[in-house]
Amino acid sequence: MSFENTTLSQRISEEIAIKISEGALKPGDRLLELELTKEFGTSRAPIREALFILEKDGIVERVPRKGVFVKKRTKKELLDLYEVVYRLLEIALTKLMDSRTDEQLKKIENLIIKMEETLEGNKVKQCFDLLEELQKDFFVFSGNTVLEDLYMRINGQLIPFRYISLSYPTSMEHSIREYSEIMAGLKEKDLKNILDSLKRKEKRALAILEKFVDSQ
Amino acid sequence: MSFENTTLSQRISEEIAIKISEGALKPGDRLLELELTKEFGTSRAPIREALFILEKDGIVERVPRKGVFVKKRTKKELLDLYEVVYRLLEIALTKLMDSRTDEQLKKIENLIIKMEETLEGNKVKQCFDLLEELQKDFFVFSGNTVLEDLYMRINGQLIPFRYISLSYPTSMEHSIREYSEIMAGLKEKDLKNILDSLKRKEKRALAILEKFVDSQ
DNA sequence: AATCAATATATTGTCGACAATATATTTTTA
DNA sequence: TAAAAATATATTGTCGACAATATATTGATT
Repeated sequence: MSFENTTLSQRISEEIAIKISEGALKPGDRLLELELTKEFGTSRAPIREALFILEKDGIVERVPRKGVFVKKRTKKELLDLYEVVYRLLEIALTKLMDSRTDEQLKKIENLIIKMEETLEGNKVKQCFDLLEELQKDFFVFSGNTVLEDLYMRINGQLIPFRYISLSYPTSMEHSIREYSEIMAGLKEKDLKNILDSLKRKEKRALAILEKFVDSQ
Repeated sequence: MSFENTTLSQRISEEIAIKISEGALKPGDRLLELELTKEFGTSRAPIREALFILEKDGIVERVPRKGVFVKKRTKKELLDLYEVVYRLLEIALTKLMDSRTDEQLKKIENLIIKMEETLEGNKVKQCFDLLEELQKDFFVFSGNTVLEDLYMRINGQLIPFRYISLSYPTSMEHSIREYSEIMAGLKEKDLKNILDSLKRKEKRALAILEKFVDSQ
């Protein structure tokens, strides 16, 4: 039971993360070590370490002597999470505008085109993944790895709530348009345009979140 | 060997973190599990978990099958770290300016006064701790717990480099002055003033960092 | 019947040992 | 002697078992 350069704990944590992102495990659900040992056919040691990794990623919450649970978020916390994501995006895009290379713009442009294609083909999940890649690229290209890590962390915490976005597929059209605008702004180094588009996107995201949470 | 509501792993991780912040363990140093078991008189299990906690806090880096090391940072990464801290401060202060209460201002004012006292008494370390408390309060008072967590995380990553700041005690005078300016800006809701003071503080911090890293 | 205490069960926390891997040392070979 | 191979040692990764704690169940008391 050992191959590649990853450790058992890492692989287990990734599998659990996927389950959570797919909604098989929902916020508040408990993660029982014994159950997981049976599921993965290992002892508890790597399971426990996998849970620590997931805790590091902010997906899961450990209550000492009580157990580990998929992290629950109040409405306020979700709003806070979104607010931070958009503030970080502002930072990344501001930096990116100054430093962007032609290759980077090309890569972003291609992603947008691909997104349009997947959306026409009704491949919502795929489109969403591209959208996440695009957003990640903003941070990768920003050139500040600490900022990138921070974004990955925050975005990781939204994994248990992916289905919110996925259940509003019409919003993706808007997202694509807004990203196109941002792309144009990057090209022309028009910061005001970039930030305005981003603000619109944020407002729409918050509106969806409101609608979703109220219907809970 | 069990009391309080904390777990062994947590307490061990805190003790190790203190050692790192005191410089007893320096960036790049390896953390050997066996050594730590002897030091803390436990088995390896809680040690390993303590190391996972420290990894979560970004203080320590785990290389699979190689070991765990106090996180090393390149000059670029330190600059990135500082940049992010200041961008986060901008966000927190912008929010705080709108929402601040009189009690909050009072608390901040008191901290500044205490800082001045400790500095006169040449209690550099104590002054630095107050400075950190003040900075943390900016985020606590911002009302966005996600932002607060993010700051704590980033600031935690600077723990192995605390001695940089501590070895430039004259800089604290400047810091206190700049915080006073920020305080005034918060009182009068003068965002431009706040951000300008912050920018000055950032420039000074970067200059010190440059000087420090070059002398390495 | 409801509340509390006592007991039983389930679950997490810790332990010591072995397995797998990486590092250091010695031996072999050219 | 230098490089490569073989061996030995050190270290991390995983395991199964026991200890401590939390939760659920049962029984006692009113």
